[in-house]
Amino acid sequence: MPLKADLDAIDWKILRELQNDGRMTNVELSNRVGISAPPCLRRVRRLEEAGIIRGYRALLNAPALGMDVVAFCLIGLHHQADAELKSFAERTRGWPIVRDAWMVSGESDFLLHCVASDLGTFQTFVIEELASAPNVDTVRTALTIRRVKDEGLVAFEGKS
Amino acid sequence: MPLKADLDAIDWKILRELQNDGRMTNVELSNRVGISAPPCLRRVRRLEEAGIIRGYRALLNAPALGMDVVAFCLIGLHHQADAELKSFAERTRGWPIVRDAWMVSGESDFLLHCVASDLGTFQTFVIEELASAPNVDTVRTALTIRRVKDEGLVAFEGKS
DNA sequence: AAAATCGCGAAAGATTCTTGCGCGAAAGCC
DNA sequence: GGCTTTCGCGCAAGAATCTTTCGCGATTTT
Repeated sequence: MPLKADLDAIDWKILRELQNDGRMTNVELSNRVGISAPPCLRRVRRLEEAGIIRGYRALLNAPALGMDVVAFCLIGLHHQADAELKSFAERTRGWPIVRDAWMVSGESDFLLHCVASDLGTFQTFVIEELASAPNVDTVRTALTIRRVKDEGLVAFEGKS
Repeated sequence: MPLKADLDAIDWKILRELQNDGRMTNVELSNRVGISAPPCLRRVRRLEEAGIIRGYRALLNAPALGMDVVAFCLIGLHHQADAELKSFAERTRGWPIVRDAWMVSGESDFLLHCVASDLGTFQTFVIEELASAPNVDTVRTALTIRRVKDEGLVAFEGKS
């Protein structure tokens, strides 16, 4: 499994291009990174198999689909033993409103990225599901007003 | 431009499939949603042009690329006039460490999703860039321990 | 009931994907 | 130094896919 050190400048270019447009054809990609199509495809496959490319995703426009509420919730638990952290983590996977979830350190124990169709649905979720889940101590919510920046997970400063 | 009401069950299936695998071929996609390839491609194009599909992205494995620190920062500003919110929003776009940013309501004004190669880099960023940026009042950070859930932005409960 | 609208699916040509193979450059070894 | 091995690129060809065109049937409109 190739590590970071095995990636050359062309690999970084490939990652940057696919992070910007994951549906680009291999021919187009090969032109952009400056090699021909076959070795380009081989590099992409290698990056996928190495787990460096975790997958591909269409980015959806939540408001256009009737999802008007995007919010983040910071959750503090009463007890932070390993079993209890795992238990809460598992619970987040059963909540469709929760789209991503992170275990964090700091003032809270979990950060949840939530999407709901309307404020009522979200509030009901917070009160009846989240805050009343076992072991939940504090729930702080931040409703999003608008997205201000939206790049991929990884930056490519000076990697080309 | 089609609105939510114009989407039928097949469109929802297409969105779900492409959110799970944005690089699926159109033939594969058409098989999964139960129509032939040409109308399937037309539907995808329509969803793209309508802005319902905002784009496609390869998901990268940050730790494998030497990005060991993922954190969230909650920022409170001194003054929340429109010009000052816009000014800070613009500033986030110049910070490569900040990958996504949201303007939020609640205890804080902005939430930043940050990725850095190591803790030192991140701390330097927080102290020398973030906390010392104009108009910044409070900075609360939450270092992520691990990702617990990672779905797309939109859920499809009962939409198929 | 006739006409218009709409989306599906078959067919075909263009493009792309994918594999196998030969070549040249760089690294390792005697 | 010179030989061998290794590695990745790019050409070429067959398979698969993409994309457009066109006719059909179903639903809606008039």
